[in-house]
Parts: sequence; structure tokens; C-alpha cells
Amino acid sequence: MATTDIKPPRERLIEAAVRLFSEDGIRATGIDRLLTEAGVAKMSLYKHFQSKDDLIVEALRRKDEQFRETFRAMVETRHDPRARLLGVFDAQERWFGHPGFRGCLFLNAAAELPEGGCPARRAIAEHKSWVHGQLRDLAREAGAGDGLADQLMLLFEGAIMRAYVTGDPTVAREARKAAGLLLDAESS
Amino acid sequence: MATTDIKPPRERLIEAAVRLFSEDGIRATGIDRLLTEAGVAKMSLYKHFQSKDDLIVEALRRKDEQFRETFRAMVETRHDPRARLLGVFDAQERWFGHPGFRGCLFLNAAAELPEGGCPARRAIAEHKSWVHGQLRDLAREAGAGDGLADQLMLLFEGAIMRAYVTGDPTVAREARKAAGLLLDAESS
DNA sequence: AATAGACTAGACCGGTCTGTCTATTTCAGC
DNA sequence: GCTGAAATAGACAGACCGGTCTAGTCTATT
Repeated sequence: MATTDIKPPRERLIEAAVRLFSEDGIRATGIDRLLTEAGVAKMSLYKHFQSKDDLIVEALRRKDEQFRETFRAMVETRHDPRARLLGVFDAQERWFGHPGFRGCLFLNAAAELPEGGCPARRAIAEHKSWVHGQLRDLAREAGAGDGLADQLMLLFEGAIMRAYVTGDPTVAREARKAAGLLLDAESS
Repeated sequence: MATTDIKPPRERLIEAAVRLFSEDGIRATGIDRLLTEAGVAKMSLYKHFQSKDDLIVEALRRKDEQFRETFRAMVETRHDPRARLLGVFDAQERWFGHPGFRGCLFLNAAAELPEGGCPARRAIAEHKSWVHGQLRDLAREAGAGDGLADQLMLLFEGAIMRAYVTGDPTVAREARKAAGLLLDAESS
């Protein structure tokens, strides 16, 4: 808001893409809708991005950055290893409770994008791989092996899909409980 | 193959829908492709179904029936309560290992269909509710409470998404291990 | 043989999709 | 103020979407 309170077109496009892809889905969001919401001309889109697929990849990357920030913020507010680990599921419950919650953008993208080694799939894999790596670090801090991280990842993804399909945010609490039990079983 | 080796158009449509929706996704499968694969005229489709959405619902129901059959078959081949419970994840590993595995049709459908109380969403919810009910029964047989069923459901759904995104069928083995630990924790 | 109904083949409709094109406007730096 | 790059508005193309309609074939029953 210093000199310009309006962001450049490329930025507006990415932000609109993240929002609309999350709210309505990727395939369901047409180019025209995207342009209207971003307040950008069509030619500007195709100047900054090769294609819609290119914008999809960029939107996934942006969402990934945002996710990593909030994840790190959650970890930093806790210091006990166990609390850090279980805090993941506390954060999930808050996430699931948000009014606009429609599941995980990356898992949804995996479901609606075509098969094959397209860049979008790589972005999805990279995001999930990062999450998995974080859980591995948290598990090690808590004195557990990498097997626990795999199991936590299952609970993490499972909670997302359960919350989305049932609309019940409290599934995260059951995931948290299970995570605690699995941690106890590992470290005993 | 008794009198007629060719099935009626409605049946061919449903079978083609189940196959194509599973292989390529629902939105990605156009009407024309569906008709070609089923070997059915367009008018026949709209005689037997009100719309594509109607066919989607019917395809989900059919897939649900098939799933229930294979699930029941898995349960019946095992008699020890613990083996029955863990057998779910053995079945998953076989499922994930199939060449054409592309995740769960119902979870994928939830991701790519629009929000709102459309019949397709009800079919998805009913399917997942049935699975959850089965896990509850198996958990009770094994002497555990309903909380375990919730946790097993998380592992079940999580394994599907992990197997789909990573392409690694062995995630089911980790899910099985976690299920065993959670069962032990409950019944102790 | 006549008839009724199920099915097929394919043209056709309006709408929407991604992506291209031209022409105009805005605006910062000299 | 002038210039040139960047962004705008919006028409347009070509493909595909779901869905409708007409015309004709095939089969089974009467």
C-alpha cells in the first residue's frame, strides 16, 4: 500500500487461481471466470503463462508455499516433541472447521487432473513429499522411527478425506488420538 | 452366453461408465466416448437415464455393489477376528497393485464433482458409510470400541490416497501395521 | 403380413472451453 | 510532452460439451 495498492497482473492471477481452484476445483474453473475474478485481460494471462496448465502448476506451488509457512508456524509455537507431533492434527481440526473447506487442493488436483508425468503431478508429489519429510523430522525428534512418519501420513491424508466427505471436522481429533497411541507404541 | 452373448444397452452403459469413470475420471469422460465404448446410440442413453449426472449416480451404485461383494468375500475367507480386521489392508495392497489403479472412484468423484447435495454426493456418502459400518462390526468382533473403527477408516482412506499419489502399493502394509498397534492399544 | 417398441445412426443445437488476434488505453521514464 | 512497453477490452477461432431431434432398422408378438 506504499505507492501502489494494486498488485501486478501475474500476482493477481496466481492469487485468484489459488482461491478459485480451491473453492470450485480446477477443471470447474474456466479461464474467463479466472480473468474476471483477477481483473486481468486474457492476453495478460497468456503473456505471463504458457497455458492454463502452466498457471495450475504455479498455483499449486503458491499453495505449497502458504502451507509450509503455516506448518512451520504451528511447529514453532510448540516445543515439546510430542506436542509438536500431535499439533499437526490440532491444526487440521481448525483447518477442517473453516467455512470454505473443500479438502486438500493437491489431493483434489490428483483426482481431477489426467494421468501422466505432467508438471502438475510433480508439484503434487513434491508437496506431499515435503509434508512427509516434516512428519519424519517430528517423529525422529519424538524418538520414533521413520515407520511412524509413514503411519502419521496415512492418518493425515485420511483425516482430510474423511473431513471432506463427511463434513465433520472432529475426525482430526480421532486422528490425533491414533497418532498418540502409535507414538506410544513406537517409543515403548 | 446362454441365449444372448450381448448385454442390453443400459447394462453396457453402466459397465462402460464404471470403467471409464474409474480409468479417466468422470468429468474427463465425455458422452460421445462413453457411447462409443458401450456401443450404444445416444438416444438410448437418454432413454434409460435422465442425464449424465443420472448415469454417474448409477455407475457409483454399481461400483459400490462390486466393492461390497469383494469386501464380504475377503471377510468370509478369514475367521479370526484380528485376521479379518487386518485382512482389509491385505486386500488394499492387492488392489493398489493392480495396473489400472487410479485411486478410489468415490473419493475422486467427491473431488471433481461440484459441491451441494446432489444425488452423486449421497451415493458417495452412502458408500463410505457402509465401509465405516463394516469396520465398526469388525472392530466390535475383535473386542474393540467404535473409536477404533473411526481410526481404521482414517488409515483406510489415507492408504488409498497415499497409494495413488506415490504409486507405491506397500503403503497398505504400513496401514496394516498401524491397525494392529491400534487394536492392541484398544483391547489392552 | 402387420404392428409396436427398442435400438441405431448421425445431424444438429446452444453453450462453454482454451487459446489467438487486433486495436486501444494507460502510464512510467526520459 | 513524447515514446514505448505493458496492460486493457473484446471479437474471434476451433474444439468439445451435454442434450435434442429425425429417420430408419431390427425383432418379437400377434
